[in-house]
Amino acid sequence: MTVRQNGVRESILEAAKMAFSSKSYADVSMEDIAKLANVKKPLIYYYFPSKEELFKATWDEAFHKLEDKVFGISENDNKYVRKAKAFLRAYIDFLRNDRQSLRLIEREKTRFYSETGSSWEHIKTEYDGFVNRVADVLSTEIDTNSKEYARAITDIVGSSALLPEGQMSPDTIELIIIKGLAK
Amino acid sequence: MTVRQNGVRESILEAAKMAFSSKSYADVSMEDIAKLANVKKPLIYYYFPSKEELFKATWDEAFHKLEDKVFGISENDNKYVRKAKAFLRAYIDFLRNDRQSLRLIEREKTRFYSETGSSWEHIKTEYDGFVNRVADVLSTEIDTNSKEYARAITDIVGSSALLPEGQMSPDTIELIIIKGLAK
DNA sequence: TGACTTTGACCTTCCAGTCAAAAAAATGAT
DNA sequence: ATCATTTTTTTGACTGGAAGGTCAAAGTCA
Repeated sequence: MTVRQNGVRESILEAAKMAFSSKSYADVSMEDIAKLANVKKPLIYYYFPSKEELFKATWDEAFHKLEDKVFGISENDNKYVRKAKAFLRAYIDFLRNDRQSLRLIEREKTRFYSETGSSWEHIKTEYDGFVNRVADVLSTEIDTNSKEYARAITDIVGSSALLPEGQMSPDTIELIIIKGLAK
Repeated sequence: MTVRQNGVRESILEAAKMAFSSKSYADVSMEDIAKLANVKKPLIYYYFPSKEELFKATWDEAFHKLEDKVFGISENDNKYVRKAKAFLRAYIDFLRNDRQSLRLIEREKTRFYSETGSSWEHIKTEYDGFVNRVADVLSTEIDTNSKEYARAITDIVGSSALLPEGQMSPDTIELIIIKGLAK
């Protein structure tokens, strides 16, 4: 029965995302991922050349989804506070719907920053680019050093992803952040 | 030469703290720690029964320093905002002076929350206790669910510890947080 | 001499990654 | 359609290395 002509690759990515978002990179074994994906380990190597590359692919997917969501804010939202709020709402909305992705991003971003070797440059550049774009959005009317401010905001909101599910509601987070920006 | 009659145990703890604050638990090997402490690996096992116990000892030390600092706030500081501000200043002060400890705490707290087995209960209980005490401090005049609020605050401030040094100044963080509480 | 401290050599387990061979799909000739 | 052939997908069995942990012997100090 041709139930699915089935993206095996996709189900591996899905399993990897699940694994990497609940444990850290080193704590996840290829065996774990294989089990989650209902697949034998060597098959993973058929689709991805290494654990590192699988991780990057996983991270990339999660990250691009986040970017799309956050920068989907309409450009004619010009007032600073409104922009910031819209940005945060998008972020929080993402958190609400894809907590797994955000968790993965937040957990691992500090790791690859300490990673050396040009193979990680791409991912670092991408993350920096994200922060810079946030800075652009916020810099319209803000006086403070907007780059630092942008990082602060992404980190503040991002930190919520690390909380165990159910310990703090997205609403509470939203309340706190928005309050912080409303001045 | 008896240069130091030297707490070997202490220098191992010191090395462990350095290692665990720059890499995650699984990424740090006993060999790494041994090298940092200028000691051979088996000696570590003379002072600590296992990697896990060494980690816990390290974490405990970092954590207790943080607690001491944060709860050193004078009790007769009664007004909510002043209390909160004092609390945050203590936290930030700690961050400024012992970024390593805070980084370790922030990096690993999510890990041991997913750890099972009663051997981790102690450390979980301790961290929960910390959050509860923060809640107590804040609950004097605040209406919101103070437990959640406390966790939010510790997480918001804590997230700053994960930033690579020099990317965002403690002052910037302070500004943002205080602004968030000043309402 | 005897207690404490330190170490080299070794064991075991776990895990990323390989490989050759089996299983399934696709292709194509009759 | 049917079966042989080739290509793609999947797996069992294995390897090499890294890392946690052990232990008996060596060094140190009283």
